[in-house]
Amino acid sequence: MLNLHRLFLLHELHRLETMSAVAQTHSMSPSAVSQQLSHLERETNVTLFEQAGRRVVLTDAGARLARRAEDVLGLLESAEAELKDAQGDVGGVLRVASFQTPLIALAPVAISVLEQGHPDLRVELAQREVEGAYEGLLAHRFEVILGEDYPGGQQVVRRGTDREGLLRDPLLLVLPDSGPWSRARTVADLADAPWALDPERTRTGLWERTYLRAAGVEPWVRFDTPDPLLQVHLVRSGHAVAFVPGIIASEHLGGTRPLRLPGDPHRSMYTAARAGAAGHPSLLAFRAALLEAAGALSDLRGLDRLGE
Amino acid sequence: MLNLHRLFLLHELHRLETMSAVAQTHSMSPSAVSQQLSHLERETNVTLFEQAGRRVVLTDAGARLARRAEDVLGLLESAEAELKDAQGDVGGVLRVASFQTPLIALAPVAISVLEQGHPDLRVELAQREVEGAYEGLLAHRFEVILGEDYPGGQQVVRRGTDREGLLRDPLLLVLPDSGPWSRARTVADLADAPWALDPERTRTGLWERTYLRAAGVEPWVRFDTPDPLLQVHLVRSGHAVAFVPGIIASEHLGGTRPLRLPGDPHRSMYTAARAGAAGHPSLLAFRAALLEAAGALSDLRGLDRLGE
DNA sequence: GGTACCATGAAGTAGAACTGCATGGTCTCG
DNA sequence: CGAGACCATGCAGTTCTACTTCATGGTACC
Repeated sequence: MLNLHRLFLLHELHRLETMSAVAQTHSMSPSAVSQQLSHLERETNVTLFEQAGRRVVLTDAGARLARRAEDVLGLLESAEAELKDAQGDVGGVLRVASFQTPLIALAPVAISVLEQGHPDLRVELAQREVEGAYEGLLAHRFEVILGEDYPGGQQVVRRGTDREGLLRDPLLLVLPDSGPWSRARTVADLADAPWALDPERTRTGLWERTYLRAAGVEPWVRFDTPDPLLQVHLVRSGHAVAFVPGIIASEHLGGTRPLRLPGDPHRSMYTAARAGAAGHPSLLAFRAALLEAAGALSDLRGLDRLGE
Repeated sequence: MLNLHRLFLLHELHRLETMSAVAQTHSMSPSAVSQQLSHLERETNVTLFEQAGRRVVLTDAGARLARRAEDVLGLLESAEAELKDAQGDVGGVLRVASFQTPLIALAPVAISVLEQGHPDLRVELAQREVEGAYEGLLAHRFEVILGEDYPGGQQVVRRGTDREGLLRDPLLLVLPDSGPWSRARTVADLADAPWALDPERTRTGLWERTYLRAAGVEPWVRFDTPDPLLQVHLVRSGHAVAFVPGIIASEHLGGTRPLRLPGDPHRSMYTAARAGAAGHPSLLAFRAALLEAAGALSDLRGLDRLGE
C-alpha cells in the first residue's frame, strides 16, 4: 500500500514544479522532500521524475500518479468532512484567506453571526490576494478563501476546488462632498481630477484603469494605494476622487458623495474551498454566515448615478 | 489529513470485529492496534468505538468512517494498479490462494504459460479453502484467490471485491475399472457402495451428500477425505466409488471409469481480487493465463453418462 | 565567471509506532 | 460460583522512520 504522505508530496511537486518549492510550502527541508520522493520511486519501482537541468520534471507516469493522488486525497478529505458532518460538528479551527474589502465589511459581520450560532468554531482570517489565497488553499494552509472577479478578467476555476458565488458587488465612484470635483456629472468631467487608484498590477487597479480608458479618461494617479479606506479618506479630505466597492459603501462613506457608474459595473465575489472539504460542517456554517452578512448589506440601488 | 494506516486499521476492525483479530491478522500486538485507534479517535475528536463487554463495537460514526476508509483504500490501490498498468509492468510477486483442485490441474499450466510470457512475474500459490482465501484477500495477504460455487450453495460476493468467472467444471462419478461397482448403471445402484467422500463440513462434501440423498442414496462413507487424488486412488484400487471434478479428469483418472452424472451437475469456479487491484497488469496476466489453462482442458462431453 | 539555485547524499537526531508486560474487566464452562 | 480464557488498554522501553543539517555537484543567469 503506497504511502499517502509521499503521494501528497508527489502531488505537490506536480503543482509547484520544484522540490524546493514543495519543501518551503510545507516547512520542511528540500532534502526531506527529495528523500521521500525517491523512496516513493523505489517502492513503486517506477521512474516518476527525472533531472532536467537543475530542476526535476515529472515523467508521464509521475504526472498520472500525481493526479490520482489528488483524487485519493480529495476522497480522504471528503470522508473526513462527512464524518464531521454526520455529527453536525461545527467546531475546531477554520482558516480563511480573503482580500481586503470583505475583511472590512463582510468578515466582521460573519464572525459575529458565527459566534452566536457556533461558539466552538474558531475562525482565523488572513489577508491574501486571490492568487496567494488559492495557493494557500491548495497547500492546506486555509480551508476557505474569498476571491473576486472583475468584468473582463477571466475566471480561473482551479482543479480540485469548489467555488460558490457570494455577492455581486457594484463598483462605485466616490467624490468629495464639496470642492471642484464634487460637481462632476460624467466620468469625462474627471479627466483632470487627481485619482486615488489601486496599484496597476492588482486586479482592482487594472480594472480601474481599463474602465477609465474605455470612458476616454487617462487618469492622473496622485495616490497609488491598494487600501480602499485610505482612498476614501483622501476623497473625504478633498484630495482625490476614487472608486470604491459597494461593499464598504454603507459604513465608511460619510462625508463623501458615492455615485453609481455608467454601465453599472460589478465585481463578483466568491468563496472557494478544496472540493473534498466542501461538505465540512464548519465550512458550510461559514459560507452561510458570509451569505447572511452579504444579505445584510445596505441596498445601493437608490444611489445617484453618474451620467455617460 | 487523517492518517491512512489508522483508517486502514479502523476498516479492519470493522471487518474483523475485535482488535485482537486485527492485530493477529496484521502481525502486530493488540496494544499497537489499540493505541493507533485511540489516536485516530483523538485526532478526529469523534467517538468511533465503545467498549461492549470485553470487546469493542464501532459506533455509527465509526462504521461510516470505516466504509469510507475502504473507498479511499480502494481508490489508492486502483491508482497503484493504474500506474503499473500504464507501463505494462507485469512483474513482482503475485500471491494467490486457491482450493486444491485448481492447484492440481490448472495452476501448473497457468504458471508455465506465465513463465513463458512474463519471466519477471513471481507467482506464489497457497492452498486455502474459499473462506480462508477471501479472508486473506481482504487482509492483503493475497492478490487473487480462486473460489468455487456448488449447485444449491449461495453465491457470496463480498463488498470491495471483483469476481470473474473462470470455468464451469462438470462433476463426475468415478467407478473402478473392474469389480462389482464397475457395473453400476444408475446412482441408485451405488446405494450400498463404499464411498470416498469429502468431509461433510466442506462445500464439496455437502454437495456430494445432498446430491446422493436427492437420488435416494444414503451413502456409506468408508473414506472421509478432502483429497481428490486420494479418492481416485481408492477408486482405482477398487476400494471405493467417488465423485471427482472434471478438472482433474484428463490426467489422473487412468485405471478408472469416469462417468457423467444425471442432471449434469457443475460447480462454477471463479477468481476474485480486491476491486481496486482489478486493473493491475500482473493480475490481468494471471487471470488470462488461468483462462488459457482452463481452455486447454480436455473436452469431457463425449464421456459416458450414468442413467437416472 | 561569479553567484544564486536546485537536487541529493551521508550522518546524526527527534519523533512515531511498535513490543512486552501488567492490569482489569468480561465471558464461558465445569 | 470459581478458574481460565479472552479482550482492551496503559506504561516503559525499544526500534524504526522521517527529518534536519551540512556538504557536494550540477545548472542557469547576469
